[in-house]
Amino acid sequence: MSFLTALRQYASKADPSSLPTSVLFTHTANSLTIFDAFPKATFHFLVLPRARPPLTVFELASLRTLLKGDKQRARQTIQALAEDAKQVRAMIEEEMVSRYGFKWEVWMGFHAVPSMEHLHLHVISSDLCSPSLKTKKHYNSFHPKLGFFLSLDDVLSWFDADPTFYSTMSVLKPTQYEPLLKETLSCWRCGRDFKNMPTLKAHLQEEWDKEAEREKTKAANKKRKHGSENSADSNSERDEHAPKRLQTGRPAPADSEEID
DNA sequence: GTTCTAGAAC
DNA sequence: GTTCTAGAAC
Repeated sequence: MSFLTALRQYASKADPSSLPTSVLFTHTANSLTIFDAFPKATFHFLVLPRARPPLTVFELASLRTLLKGDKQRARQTIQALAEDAKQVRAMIEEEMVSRYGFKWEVWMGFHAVPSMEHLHLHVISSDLCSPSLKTKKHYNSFHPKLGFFLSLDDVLSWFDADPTFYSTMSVLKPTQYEPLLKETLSCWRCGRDFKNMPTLKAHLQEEWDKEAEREKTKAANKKRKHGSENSADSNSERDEHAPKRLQTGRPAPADSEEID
């Protein structure tokens, strides 16, 4: 199966539960959520609107095609995606707490210029620490301040803005956004610039480690203040048992080939 | 989207 | 000499 149409195939399934468990995370009447095949952070999912009447695969091809069509239908489609994405985010946060002892930001948004067909909302943890995050393009496509990653809330706000603003933003012209992917690598947290990916990745890991330290200390202090000292050491590794399948290290594909 | 690899950067 | 990027092929 070609990567170009894989998402569309998933979204067109009458019964999403027939998809391999290595692909499908959850589904609702309106959406299905899949594991990103090449997660760019510890947690990374794609929420796809299902192609069900009156929605067609054509208008769901991308954010651009959806916004070009009927405005109210576009708004409802994205609002429905948002509802389901919030549920996914809640599950991620539960897993963050149970597995890491604290929770951190989860971003929800669209790439201004997608590389796969069929609208997909990224739900991704802000650590951006992952072996699959390899190139400048990968990193810049999720940088929350660069402009290529369009946050869900921003996109929803377009519907309530001046109609001319909505029209302008809806164009989503590739030539306007693609140059952003080539911009200098800079840390989204501290703004520091980096010459190459290996040094940026080492820095992102350090930033996340620092955040983990801060958050765990905060949690420990809160516990002390409230006088309950009985719980387990929050710094301990708790890796062993069955990483819940929600985690990025998802189960091996059940059948031979992974579908991209 | 990824993989592969030539040649740029160090 | 090694590391890293970026363009072609898929």
